[in-house]
Order: sequence, then C-alpha cells, then structure tokens
Amino acid sequence: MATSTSEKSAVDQSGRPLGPRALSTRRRLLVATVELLDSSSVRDISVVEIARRAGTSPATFYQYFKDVGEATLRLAEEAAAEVPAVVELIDGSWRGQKGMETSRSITDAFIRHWDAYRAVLLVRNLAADEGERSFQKVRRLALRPVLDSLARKIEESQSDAVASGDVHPYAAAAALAALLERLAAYHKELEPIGVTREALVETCARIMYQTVTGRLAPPANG
Amino acid sequence: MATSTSEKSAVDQSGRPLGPRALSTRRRLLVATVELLDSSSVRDISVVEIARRAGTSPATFYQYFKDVGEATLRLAEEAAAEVPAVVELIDGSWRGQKGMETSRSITDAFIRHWDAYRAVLLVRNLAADEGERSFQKVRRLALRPVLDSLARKIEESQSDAVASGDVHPYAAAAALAALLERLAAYHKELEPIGVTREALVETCARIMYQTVTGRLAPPANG
DNA sequence: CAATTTCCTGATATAGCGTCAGATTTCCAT
DNA sequence: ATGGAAATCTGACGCTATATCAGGAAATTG
Repeated sequence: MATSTSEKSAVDQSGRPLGPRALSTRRRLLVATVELLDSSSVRDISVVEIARRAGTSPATFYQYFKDVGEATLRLAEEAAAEVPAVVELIDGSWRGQKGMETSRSITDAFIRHWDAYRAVLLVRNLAADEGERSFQKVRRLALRPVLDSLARKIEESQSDAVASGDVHPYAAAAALAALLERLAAYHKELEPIGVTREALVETCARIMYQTVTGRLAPPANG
Repeated sequence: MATSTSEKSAVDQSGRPLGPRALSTRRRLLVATVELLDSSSVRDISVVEIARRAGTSPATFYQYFKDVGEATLRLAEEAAAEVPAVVELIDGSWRGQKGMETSRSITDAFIRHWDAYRAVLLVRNLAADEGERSFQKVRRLALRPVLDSLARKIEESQSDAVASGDVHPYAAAAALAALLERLAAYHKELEPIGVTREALVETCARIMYQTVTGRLAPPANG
C-alpha cells in the first residue's frame, strides 16, 4: 500500500494538518469508501453509509472531505502512486522474442494494477471523462509517465527502423494506453464469453509490440 | 434519432402500454435526462431536477422509470440501435490502401458515434463495469455485432495469410473494440496535449489494419 | 491535574426519495 | 354535444440523506 506518502500531507477541511488520531480516522473513512465502492455502484454510495462503516458520524466525514467525490479523488491519488512500477518495464528490450516478453509483462502488470484498484479507477475515469478537472489531473499524473516512456521507445524504433515514419509517437502511445486501460477494465466480462485472460494478454502484447517496433510480432515461442 | 423503435414497446411502471400523451411525457423525461447527463456528473443528477426540466412532477417520473438508472438504461438502448451502421463498414475491402481506408472509416464512425452519445455511453460503461447486468447486456447488444464481424474478418485473413495463426480472432476483435471505445471516450482530452484527432484516427486505423490483416500497414498515400 | 488544543458528534435546517389517493385530462359511446 | 370511464398527472406525506455548527469528549502539555 502506498498510503504513507499521502498521509503526510493530509489536511483538515480547513487546511489544518492532522495529528495521529485524526489521521487514523481519515484512513478508516477512506477504507470504508473503497469497500463501498467495491461492493456497490457509485451512484448510491452515501456519506452516512461511509461514516457508519467507519464507525463514526457523518459530521466527522465532512471534517476531512468536502463530499464523496473528494474522498474518491484522494483514493485515486493513492492508486496513481503505484503506476511507476509499470514504467520501468517499458525500458526493457524490444527486440524479437525478448521484445514480446517485455510487451507481455507490461500488459500483465497493467491488468494487475487495474484488478487491484478497479473500483477507484473506474470512478476516476468516469469523472475525468465527464470533465472534472481534478480527476483529469490525477489520471494524467498516472498515465503521463507511461505515455512518455512509450512514446520515447517508439521514436527510437522509428529512427533505426524499416518502418514507415508516419506514425505520431505520442498518438501511438496514447492508443496503446487506451487499449491497456479499456482491456484491463473489461477483461473480466470477456472471460465468460470464451476469451481467456491469456489470449487477451497475448493479443494485446502483439499489438503493443507491433506498434512500438513497427515490425510484425514474431511467432509464439518458435 | 432512433427513438421510434423503443417508443413502440414502452410501458408503464406497472406494465401497461402507453398512449400518445404518456409517450410524449416519457420522451420529455428522457430528453431531460440526457441533457442533465451531458451537463453534469451522474452522481448529482436527481429525479426532481429531471422532472423540473421536463416540466412535470417527480411523481410522474416514477410512473415511467424505477429510478434514474432505469432512464439511463433506456437511453443506452436507444444508442445501441445506432451501431449497426458501423458494422457494414467492416465488410469492406481490407487489401492495401483500400484496407487502410476501410479501417479509417470504421475508426471515424466509431468516434462520431461516441461523440453523439458520449454521456450516455460513459454511464453505460461504468454501470456495466461495475457489474450491473442490465447494462452489461445493453453493451453486449451494441458491441456483439462489431466483435462478430471483426472476428470473422480476422479469421478470413488468417486462412489465406502469411501471418502466424496464433492470434485468437475473438480476443483480437475484443482488443480492437476496447481500443476504439477508450479512444473515442478519450480523444477530446488528448487534443489539448497536442495529439490531433487526425493523428489519433490514423494510428488507430493502422493498428486495426495490422491486427485484422496480420500485415504491416502500407505507408500513407505514398 | 487543570488548561489547552485536538478531535468528534448531536442537533438541526434543508432537500431529495418514493408512494398513494385523488384530481385532472382525454376519449368515446350515446 | 355530453356524461362517464379510462388514462394520465400531481399534491401531500413519511422517510432518509446532506451539510453545518456549536458544544462535548479525549488527548496533550506544562
């Protein structure tokens, strides 16, 4: 859990920094919020319920958060802190079978990230898509490093490559990120339809490989 | 607008079919719902507000819909009725420059579809991702034809192709659909960052082309 | 251990939810 | 036309949640 980072800077609704007791209350409220987010739809989560589950009163909730949206935003920030691990993978080798391996592990890491923070990330994306600035900002915060390092890799490939250079690196990176995100959110619903997680990862990895390197993916483990 | 189809079968909350006056009231309520969906976040849309905007009372709303969720579901059903147009494009040629053209127009059509129904589709996807069965069903209804015909095309390409056959057609189709969906939801936020809609469409089209045909995309209109 | 700061909550005004009985409008047979 | 039945709408109501504030309980400090 990457909680400690944000804990440091946590403040009261009036801007005052928090002591240890307050910190733990705040944490309980956040935990209650994820749990409810996990188990029911956003639309019918209420402050009362969060407070009840956290063993405290609604008034206390408002001491720390403006509304349910703000609590969710804080959770999204915590999730964003976990992404960097994915970024390092991108700097691996992108040649031949090794490249496919890199691609696969990125896909896999991304999906695992989503499975871990699913509910929060879903809400974060909806809010961002609906135009809420603060949520857009958190999403960018989480995705930017991924986009940047993907785009860099694509550029590298383009310079030494056979591949046609008419691909905008950043657009390609964005497309890949979009693919990863949506697939990660979606895969659970695909499995009952007969598409295994493995097949999905493999397909996604191939697409990524091809888009990054500009070459066709090598046949599976020869 | 594809409203007439669903209008026919519209019923009261108690299952009774609707007369003309009721039909028009129901429509006004649905219109008010989209408008609010377009202009504010799902979380703070209320029945009262919908009723106000439709020039009627909350009690009337409940005559037609169980809650805001159901109204949204009906709207999602109407959006789903528009998708088939996209499907026909998939049956076009996938060879060389023509293939890229096909791919581009699919991407373009998909994005336009999303721009037209954005708010509703966003909510539909969130609800589906959150596990609400009825919304999953509507999404499948809309996406199935696309998936099916994409998967068929991929299979065709595999039979006569050089390309390695270790791509699961349905998984690949799902990945493409995921890419299209996410990108369509996302593109507006990418433009300020310097990624034009055109670059996005082009990239997306190339990925689609490569995934469907198993060949590298031909260089742009060289 | 009392004063002080930190943290929590009961009370409350306001507003939305969801239901029902009855008012209003529309329709149709006469 | 016109009176009554069918269709449609809504005012009123009990319930629950929101959001705020003044003051109470708990921890900390000198």
